[in-house]
Parts: sequence; structure tokens; C-alpha cells
Amino acid sequence: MSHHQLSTCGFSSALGVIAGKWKAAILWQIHCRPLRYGELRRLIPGISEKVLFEQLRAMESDGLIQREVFNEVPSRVEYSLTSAGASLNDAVHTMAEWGRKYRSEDTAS
Amino acid sequence: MSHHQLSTCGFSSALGVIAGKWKAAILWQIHCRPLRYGELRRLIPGISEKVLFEQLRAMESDGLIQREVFNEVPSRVEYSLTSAGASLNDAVHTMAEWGRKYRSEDTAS
DNA sequence: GTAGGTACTTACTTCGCGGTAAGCAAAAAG
DNA sequence: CTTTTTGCTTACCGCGAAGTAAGTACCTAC
Repeated sequence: MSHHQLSTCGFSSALGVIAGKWKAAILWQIHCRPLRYGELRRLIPGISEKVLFEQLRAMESDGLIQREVFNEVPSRVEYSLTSAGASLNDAVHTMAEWGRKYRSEDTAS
Repeated sequence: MSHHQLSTCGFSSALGVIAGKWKAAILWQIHCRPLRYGELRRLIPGISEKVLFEQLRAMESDGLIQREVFNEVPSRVEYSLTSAGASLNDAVHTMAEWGRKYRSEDTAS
């Protein structure tokens, strides 16, 4: 029973930081290269500024991404992945592969 | 841009069938051996009968688990994993490992 | 009869995530 | 001055997932 709970607990931890509607998309976009707030908005159609802002802050405090401010003329902010974030992106990929294998065929949503 | 969206889409499909608060726990319990409704209730403390019932039906219609009714004296129903469910359980495991590595240390929730 | 076990099933409420919309502050362009 | 761009930030609302509680049906044990 001991490692049964541990396993689901680890997954719950992972879910807690990635389960949002847009977090995986954000993680995926940033994994390619560091991105600015406005770039993310344009790369992820449909996300609102509020939600993007909220998720970025949540992911930052969860240690998935880094926020770096550059003192430049128009204010410039870049978001990049931490090692934890990059590692989570790989795990997300494993789940995504499952989705492609078992869902895209029988469920065309 | 094309395979960017595909990747998150596959993950969204996976999330759709596993993102519930209790589904991973149910999947994990069943992956050990076929379980009955009452066994699941006792193995997953805190889950309500309504939610267990709802999640089981959802996971069944999503093709993760099989429901088998035995015509016995006290009515007997067993839930077991399908191949898709077993495969998803593996993917969940990968995420759970991430959770253990990067979360259980720095965040003791 | 009552109590208990199996396996649901329904009604109602609550709470948080996400959506909509608007405001804010600084700088540059016109 | 107004407008636009960048990067947030806040207020408010709605819906759906989950929680609470109770009911149903069938059988067994006492």
C-alpha cells in the first residue's frame, strides 16, 4: 500500500502544476526558445491576458519557468524554462504520445 | 507551427481522460488487479460514492477500463484496465516520477 | 421484523477555474 | 494633446467539477 499512495501523490504534484487549460501550451511554446509576454499571447490563440498572466506567475512560483526583466526602452520581459520545466515538458510529451495513439484515432474531437 | 499544436492537442486528449481529481488514483488501484466498486471505495479514502461512480463511467466510456458484471448471489462487478488504460498508467507513471523528483523535495504540501 | 452488505443513483449546494472587460503605467509616434 | 505598444492587474460573472446527503433495489444474517 505504501508505494501505491506515493505514486499517485507524485502524479498529483505533477497535475497540480500542469493541469490548467493552458499550461501545457505555454510550456510547449517556451521550450522552443525564451518568449515574451506578447509573443506568448500571439502564439497561443484564445488565451486571455488575465489567464496568461495568472498561469505564468503560477508556473514561475512552481519553478517551471524563469522570468527575466531587461531594462530596455520598451519594457522587455522574457520567460524561459528551468531544468524542472524542461523535464516536465518531456513527461508531458509521453502523455501526448499516448493521446495521439489512443485518442486521435477513435475520438475526433 | 504544425506539430506544435499537435503535441499539445495529444496532451489535451490525455488530460481530458485523466485530469479529474481522482481518476489517476482509480487507474493506479485497478492496474494492480481487477477491483470491485466497494474495494475501490475502501482503497481510495475520501472519494464519495457519487464521484467514484461518475469517474468509473467516464473512464469506461473513454476506453480506459472495463466493467464486468458477474451473475452471483450478492451482485458482483469488477473493473479492470483495458490496454489503453494500462498504457496510460505507464504515461502517468512518467509524470509521477517527475513529481517525486522535482516536487516532493522543495514543496512539502 | 431490523440491521448490514453490494452497487449504484439522484438532488442539491459549493467552490474554484476560466472568460469578459476594463484600468494602469511608462514610453514612443503622430 | 491622442493613439499605440508593452506588460501587466483588477473586478465581476458563469459554468462545471466535486462535495454532501439521501434514496433505491436486492440479498443475507439474526
